Amino acid sequence: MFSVEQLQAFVTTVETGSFSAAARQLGKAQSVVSQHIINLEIDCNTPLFERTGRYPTLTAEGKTLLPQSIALLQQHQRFTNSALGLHQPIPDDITIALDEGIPLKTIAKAITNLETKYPNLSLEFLSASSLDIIDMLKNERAITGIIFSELDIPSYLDYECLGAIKFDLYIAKSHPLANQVCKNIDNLRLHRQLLLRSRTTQTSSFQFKISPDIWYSDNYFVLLELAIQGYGWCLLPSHVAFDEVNKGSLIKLPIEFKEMGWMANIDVLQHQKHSSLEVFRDLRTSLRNLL
Amino acid sequence: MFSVEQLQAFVTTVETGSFSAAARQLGKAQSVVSQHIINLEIDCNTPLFERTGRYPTLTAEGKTLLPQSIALLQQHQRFTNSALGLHQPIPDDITIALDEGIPLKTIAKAITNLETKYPNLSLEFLSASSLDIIDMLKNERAITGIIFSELDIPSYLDYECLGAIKFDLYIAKSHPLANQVCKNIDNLRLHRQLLLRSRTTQTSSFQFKISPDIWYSDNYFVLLELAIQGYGWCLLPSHVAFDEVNKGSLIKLPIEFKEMGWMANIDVLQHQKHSSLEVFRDLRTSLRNLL
DNA sequence: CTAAACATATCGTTTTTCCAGATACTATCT
DNA sequence: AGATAGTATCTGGAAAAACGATATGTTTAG
Repeated sequence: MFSVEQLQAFVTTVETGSFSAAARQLGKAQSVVSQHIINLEIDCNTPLFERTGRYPTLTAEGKTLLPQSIALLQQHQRFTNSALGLHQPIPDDITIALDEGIPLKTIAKAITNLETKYPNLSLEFLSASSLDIIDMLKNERAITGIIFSELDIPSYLDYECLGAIKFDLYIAKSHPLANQVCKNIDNLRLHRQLLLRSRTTQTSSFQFKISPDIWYSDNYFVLLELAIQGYGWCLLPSHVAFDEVNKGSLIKLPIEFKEMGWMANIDVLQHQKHSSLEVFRDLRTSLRNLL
Repeated sequence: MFSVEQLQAFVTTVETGSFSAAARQLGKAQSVVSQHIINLEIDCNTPLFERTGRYPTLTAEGKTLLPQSIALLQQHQRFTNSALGLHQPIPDDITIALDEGIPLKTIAKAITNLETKYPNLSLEFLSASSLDIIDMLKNERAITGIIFSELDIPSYLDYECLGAIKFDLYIAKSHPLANQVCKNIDNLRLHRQLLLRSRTTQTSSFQFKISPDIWYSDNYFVLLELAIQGYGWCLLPSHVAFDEVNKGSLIKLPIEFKEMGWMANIDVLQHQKHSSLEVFRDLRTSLRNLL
């Protein structure tokens, strides 16, 4: 029966590159890590590392078992976090961090459902980029985050999908593209694109670069303003553009290549410590019912 | 740091109802289980059981942590099975067990892709009910199973969804229902339904009882025959009814209440021991591409 | 080519943990 | 009240974990 410590030694060794480094990181003696790996190899009845060179390298079997080990350790961490959360006091003020592209109005509706059950609850809303939100959850500046699905979410955060919202192409009325129906994506390449990019220069997975000529901003409303002033075309959540379309300063570009029906998934994020608290389960349920 | 043994003691206690019974099942002394639970409670900083009565009962905290523990143990089992599978020889004959309602023709097509990569592979196909298939996977009579998604699959089996197939209503031409368009489900209630039920009397989750008058069979082709002879209406996979519809002995009943667009998901099942073998990964990929 | 720097495996010793059995105590049923 | 089944605690002995020291191997740089 292999133990959690063995798996930890295994995974840390892969991460750090050597038994010694793993031992340093885990705060144990080098011989301990060495023994753990050897025992794990005995249990699995197969070598996990190739020990020819100076640094151990994974064998094929090791590569197969690595993801399993990581999954097991993550589950372990999850258990620890749940146990930690058991005696957390029920919060009476909750901070929700929202990605800037997410419609606050819709979210706010979900809250009214909560009010009847938790009358003393006080709420705070923060707007930020997805990466900043993950940071806020880490250092507990916020307790719940709502973001567009990003690929790498830290393992101590639980997430669930709430649904999807639609993105459309918007453009100023005066823009040359506004008078034609866009038959294919190549039309778009001929004009400047306005694109979202967070402060850390990491573009979101669903923000495609289409045109070779791109201006960036880290904020949807800046993009909106640039589009209004005719600096280019832009992919925006419909609720962001709604008012300006009504005013007539912006128009939605009809597209014929519908295979890119730009939809973005929205996730709700929560530290595992807080995931099982009833307030948050209720909050997530209301959110899911809305979208 | 809590150990796998502690969690095993915890979960087994919940399953068996007492520390003593858990100890018997795990083949340990009673004091060992008792200590494991106590240590786990110390680690989690909360009591997991109420010890007033004769038998321990879960506290609220225990109820929260139970599913986490089960998940961790299942992941542990999964790891063990993967490790076991590492030195399994690459099989040169593969037995695939199919649910009777699943189109063999389609499945067979997937195999031709494999033949080029594994020319020496010999295949065997068995037809059985979903429950029997799970049994065959357990005692290794079959190595891969393809069934309609059932709710409870044993934890040592890996499963993935391949897709869905459509079910339609079929009926003999001479049957009174055949001359009318079915406006709502109540029409169906007035006539006998022919329904699939496995030998163990457990109906599948997607086999709805609609009519109060039902005849059962454990085999789609018996149902088909009964329907042909006019004994009632029947929900069948379209490929089962196809030939008889062409011959004119059976007709597809048009329905207007489309909200029950009877679709059944199809899963491929595999013992975790074999999941990571390349042949099976390839097999599953081909299957998924077909549906 | 050699020495320095860094890694790993193994050994002996100490410390800790684990396990089983004995025992005392408690709840439940008859 | 007694029989039965269950739990917590204590014990000694066995097992295992951790550590530090050491021998040995690999890589890099002079």
